[in-house]
Amino acid sequence: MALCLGREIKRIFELMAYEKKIPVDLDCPLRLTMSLIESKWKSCILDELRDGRAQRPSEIHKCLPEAAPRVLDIQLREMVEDGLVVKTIYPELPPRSEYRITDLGLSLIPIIDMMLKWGEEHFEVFEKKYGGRTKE
Amino acid sequence: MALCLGREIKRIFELMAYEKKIPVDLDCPLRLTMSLIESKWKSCILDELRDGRAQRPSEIHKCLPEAAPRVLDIQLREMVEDGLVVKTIYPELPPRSEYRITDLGLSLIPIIDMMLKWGEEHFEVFEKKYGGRTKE
DNA sequence: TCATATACCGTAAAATTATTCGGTACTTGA
DNA sequence: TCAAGTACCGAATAATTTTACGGTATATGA
Repeated sequence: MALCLGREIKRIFELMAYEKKIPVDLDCPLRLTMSLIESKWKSCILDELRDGRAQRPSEIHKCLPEAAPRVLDIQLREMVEDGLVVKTIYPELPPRSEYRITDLGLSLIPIIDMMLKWGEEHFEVFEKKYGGRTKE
Repeated sequence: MALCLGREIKRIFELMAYEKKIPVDLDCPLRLTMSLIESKWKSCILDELRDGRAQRPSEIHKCLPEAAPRVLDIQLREMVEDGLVVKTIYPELPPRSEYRITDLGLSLIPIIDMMLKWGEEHFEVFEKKYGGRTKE
């Protein structure tokens, strides 16, 4: 019982620390922007939502099948906190919710576009360079 | 003795896997570009070397004092492998080496610039939003 | 009735990334 | 002689991120 209580207290402190932690990097403007999108799937999520259409979690997952649903869930929650997307929850059963890109999120799309274009232009070079290697 | 050998063999296999592993993400153009610069300090290193001047590791570290020299060392080596920078080693004592941005690295600068600009434009919003929180 | 789908969450493990520390070898300046 | 600087590397640890798995609750269609 005492041990469980200790674990609970530890957990509460972790939660408090988590709540208080700065989720972005305010050290410099470049790091700020990077820290908002550098997680593996965030740039892809922004690209998915770019047309302004609200999408359900399962739709987003269908477009990014390589990402585990739990990861998308977590990264979408962070993006909501950062103000890049908004979430609408419909009190229905079975449950339904939707994510829509915000103006702040849209303002990142030109950057996403440039990265997309750069990647397309240099894809063959890197495929030739690293294509022979195993993925993992 | 047998245990040590086992560990050595494991290490060799790890090294072989490491050598063969694709260091970038070829799943999609966006992920490719991101994977080249998403490590914490790579975008800052590119920004540091943008003027085309060759810089010594210690100079780069002076400009990015928050990054541990070992980390810069590793990330610079990866950037050399990816072709974003080149390294020149002078066979002198005490040792001297220099890193210079390549044309491929320079082609990423417009993206870095947009992120820099975006970060400057939205800095106050995020500082107001998260400024009250502790950093760690 | 049973599988499927929906969104979500907790836990734990795996994988990756970042950091610290100590050591090499040599020079220069105090 | 001793500290400091120079570049670099190995090893271990810390921190973070990503993933897998199982469970909640309810509806639908076979």
